[in-house]
Amino acid sequence: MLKKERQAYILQKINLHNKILSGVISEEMSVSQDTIRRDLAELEQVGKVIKVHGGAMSPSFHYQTWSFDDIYARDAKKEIARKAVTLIEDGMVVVTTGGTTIIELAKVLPTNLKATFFCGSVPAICEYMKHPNIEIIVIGDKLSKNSRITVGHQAIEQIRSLRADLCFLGINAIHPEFGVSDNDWDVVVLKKAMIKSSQKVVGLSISEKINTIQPIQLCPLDHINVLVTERTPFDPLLHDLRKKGIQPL
Amino acid sequence: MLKKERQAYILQKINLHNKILSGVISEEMSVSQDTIRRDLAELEQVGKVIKVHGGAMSPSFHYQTWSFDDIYARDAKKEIARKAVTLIEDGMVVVTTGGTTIIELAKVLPTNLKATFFCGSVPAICEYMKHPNIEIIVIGDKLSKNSRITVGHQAIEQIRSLRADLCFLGINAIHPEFGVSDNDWDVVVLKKAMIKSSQKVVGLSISEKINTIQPIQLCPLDHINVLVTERTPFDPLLHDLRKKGIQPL
DNA sequence: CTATATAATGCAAATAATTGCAATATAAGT
DNA sequence: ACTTATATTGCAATTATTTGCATTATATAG
Repeated sequence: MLKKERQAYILQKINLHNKILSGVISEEMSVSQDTIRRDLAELEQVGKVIKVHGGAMSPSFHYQTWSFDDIYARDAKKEIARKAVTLIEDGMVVVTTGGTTIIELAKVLPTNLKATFFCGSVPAICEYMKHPNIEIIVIGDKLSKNSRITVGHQAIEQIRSLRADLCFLGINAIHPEFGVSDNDWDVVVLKKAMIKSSQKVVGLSISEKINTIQPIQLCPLDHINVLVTERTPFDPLLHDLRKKGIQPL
Repeated sequence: MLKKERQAYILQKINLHNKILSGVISEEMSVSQDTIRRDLAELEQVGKVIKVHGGAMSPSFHYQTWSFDDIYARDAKKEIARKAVTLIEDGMVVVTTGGTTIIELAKVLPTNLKATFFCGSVPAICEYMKHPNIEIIVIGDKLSKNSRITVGHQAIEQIRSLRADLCFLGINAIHPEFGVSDNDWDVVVLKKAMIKSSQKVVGLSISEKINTIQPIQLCPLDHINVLVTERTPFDPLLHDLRKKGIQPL
């Protein structure tokens, strides 16, 4: 077998699986690992692969995973925000959680929209502040450094004494069986209160989080009225959720 | 599993959920926590994550910066902040108003200072958030767009139920006869409550505001214990105020 | 303060990479 | 075809990396 053939084979494998192990390839082609390593060295010179301990990876994969300068899946979140914002009508009282998706929502609010927003997330509030016609009610309490959102009894009380038309819920994990789940107890308690205080609950979730589970259950699926993702409403990924009564947007 | 794969997985998790716990990840991938910690250390080196006790979080969460570019008399305010910060001791409960001087104060807080800050000013809270050891209690209520501070009955109630060691008061006008005055009714009510709830009241004011009057009286001079300006304590400008019992710093 | 959990450090075992060297294969020129 | 020069390959010894464990230090929570 010629060297070029071998290298072509290696490239094909890498394009297929994004990575290879020197050991596996050397066995598959019954040559020594040294040979494979030398091939990889050459291919790296030309920029076709990236060598790592134990094998090599696709440079595109490498690039992809290592160059988030920005918010993860920002485009998807922008798309979600664009769709979600259509649900807000003038004069509504809206309560929102925090999270990067909510921030994108805050950024695309129409400037002429007149509404009242209840929110305990500092970054979200900062965005809301930029809109001239929006009234902001800050939910006050201890500020959780992790989530940059206020949590605690006082916050819960404040939410309880509120009847919102709409609740925008940043969703961390949603699953057809286990419903909506999250990983921070304080935040879960807060979100529960928000759901209870709202007529209509809108979940915002990038599709990646669909069919995933987090340690703490927030609510069963039927508490969520509308789920906004970057996919179209009839995407097969949403099929199970739609069957369970979720209305995708 | 390759090291880079693991790190890519960690990054994805962090981008999805904003934080991870070393223990959880190490179980998910069945490697030791040491390995995860070392991965996190590497990722931190490259600035991809921020290590915290027990795991790591997304850096975009940590370094959200605010640019208040055109602050009037910033140098004077910086000097005031430097002096004022010496009054805070470990373990104190501090309540502060908003305003650019308070923001400068927030910026010069020693990183090792452990204290609790009550505050309703969004920009100030953003600054406080950058300090790892400070506990922040957000005073919640309607957000005044002008002053970017929460005002209203709920805020007053929250302040009333509080006993602070120290109150840092951004001062808009101070006069030997008319005392401290301001121009926003909501803010005045709020500051009054803060004064009442604090052992010691520290006014922060650039010298330019000394001997000026604003429409609404906030309090007589004797409610202010210490006045911090950019001048030295024995500056002639402060003479009248000192004679009235104010202690300049 | 005390108890518990987490972090940092040094060490040892396992695995992988590198290098020099010898054997073999390939190519080129006569 | 024969010889020589060059390239490729496998092997062994050396070196570097990675990983887990034990120990000690540090931080967090009650």
